[in-house]
Amino acid sequence: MDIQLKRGLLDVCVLAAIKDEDSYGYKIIKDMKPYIQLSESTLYTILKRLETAAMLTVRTAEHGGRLRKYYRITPAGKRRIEEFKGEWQEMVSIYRFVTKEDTDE
Amino acid sequence: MDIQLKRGLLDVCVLAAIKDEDSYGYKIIKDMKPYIQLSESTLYTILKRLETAAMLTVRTAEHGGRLRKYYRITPAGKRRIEEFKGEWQEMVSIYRFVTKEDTDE
DNA sequence: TCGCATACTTCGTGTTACGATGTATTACGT
DNA sequence: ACGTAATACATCGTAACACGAAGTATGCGA
Repeated sequence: MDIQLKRGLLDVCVLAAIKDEDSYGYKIIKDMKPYIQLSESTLYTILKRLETAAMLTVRTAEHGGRLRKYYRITPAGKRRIEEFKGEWQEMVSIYRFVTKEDTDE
Repeated sequence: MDIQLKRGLLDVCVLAAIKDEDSYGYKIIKDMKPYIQLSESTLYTILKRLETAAMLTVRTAEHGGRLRKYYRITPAGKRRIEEFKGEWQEMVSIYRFVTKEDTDE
């Protein structure tokens, strides 16, 4: 999939990946993989950005003798997902503009 | 609309704006305005990029004593639009991932 | 013990959308 | 005649961003 097309989707996808239960980096990548692929460096950049924007909170916990960072969505993060639903409608209208046939043909 | 979300749409929108008949910068901006807004500097960057990618050709013509650059879509440009339709299906599946409700709620 | 999966981090780079600014001509109102 | 807006295209610098590459470290199975 085209990188540019992915850009607007990535942040909101990561939020969606943690919206039902807390998750951590590696798991987020695996959960998203069937829908959208991203590298580790990209994910951690996004997580940092979303944390700065207060759309998620981070908690470090031990798991199997190893440290994991668990991410939890905040109300602001959930609002972002709702906002995206509205933007999606705009996208749909753009899609129709792009694909609409000329009346002559 | 979120800038990131626009990114993947812009190129293909410009192609859509010229796909039925040749057009020029100012007109393209006005035609796209109801769906997606972009500045002149952005448009001319995109037009240059699409020309380099051989998705459109340019022709300079006089109009009302003033020079205008008319842009015409190429077969490669039309293929790009078709390709976008496929990518859109991926977008739809991502949208569903983002908005799907937890089965418990 | 060797390699693989897990898990997170940092750095440099190329693409890109945009605002600011500039140039020039036409059209229109007063 | 004169000023202002609209038309039309161009360039420059900047900041956001996704990514590959590389690094660090641990647990686990063959």
